[in-house]
Amino acid sequence: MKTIDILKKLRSSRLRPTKQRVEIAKFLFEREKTFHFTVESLNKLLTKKSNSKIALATIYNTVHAFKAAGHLSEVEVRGNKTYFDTNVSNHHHFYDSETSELIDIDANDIIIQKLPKAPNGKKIKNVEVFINLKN
Amino acid sequence: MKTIDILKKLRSSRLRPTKQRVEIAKFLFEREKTFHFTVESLNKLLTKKSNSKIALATIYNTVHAFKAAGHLSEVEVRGNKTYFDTNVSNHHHFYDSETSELIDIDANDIIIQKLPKAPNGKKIKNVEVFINLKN
DNA sequence: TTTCACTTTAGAATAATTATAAACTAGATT
DNA sequence: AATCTAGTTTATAATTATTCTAAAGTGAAA
Repeated sequence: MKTIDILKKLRSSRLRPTKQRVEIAKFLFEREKTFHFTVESLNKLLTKKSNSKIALATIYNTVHAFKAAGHLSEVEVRGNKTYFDTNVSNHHHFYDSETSELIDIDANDIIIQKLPKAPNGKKIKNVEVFINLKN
Repeated sequence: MKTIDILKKLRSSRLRPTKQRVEIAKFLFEREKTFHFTVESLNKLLTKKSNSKIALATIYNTVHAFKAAGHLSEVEVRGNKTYFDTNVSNHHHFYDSETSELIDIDANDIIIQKLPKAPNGKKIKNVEVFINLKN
């Protein structure tokens, strides 16, 4: 994703393209593959990459703002880790607890034949399939 | 589940049936339906029920010991809540974020027709389906 | 360029969980 | 039954993840 598109992405979601947001957005979205990270890991990677330190609170704010705008999705796994995913399309996940690694699964690679009805008065918002791995 | 069975359950998993463990186990397992709870909610319920206060750390220890012994399973949902489930059979969940309520889905009520292959060198440990609800 | 609502920031506050170390106890040993 | 000991509980401290606060900074509209 190009810098100009990053700026568009921010503006289109009413997020002022501040220095910090642009830096974080470039880091997250200027890549081919989808990227999974925690706030902690993102903070470390950003610190390593550039010499300008972004406050941890800003990283929290920004990641949540991106999530609210639909630019990131959130995935939770065993052990209280919260990952964010630059892939916001409908998809599923492998989780390798040995390496704490999340791997995307395309929505088309899982077909569910039978699904229960939602409880009375409720509707199904979405279905997440989580495949835990072992060696 | 009867008290004598609770004692058996504890002994069979090499957990000494201390006063606290028996009290917690009776509270959790002497019921018909499966029960979902967080450590916090369990603590409140136990405090309300009996007048003998069990230390919060003991509740953490005990719940994790029960989980390690296979008497409880753990379910994580959006928003960093960790629920425990007295139903340890293979099953799935509805999650109602309006009410923060978890509802069990029998394993037979979901049939998955197509599943991706596990990444190289890995095997599938288990598949969890999580159905998020809306109104 | 001035203005102001939105942002960032450092640090404090909060919440959930785990660690610590002393006191306690179930159950084996005597 | 009294003694012993590894396992357990407890209060409290420590840790970790996240959010709050309020002051300083800044994009962009006028």
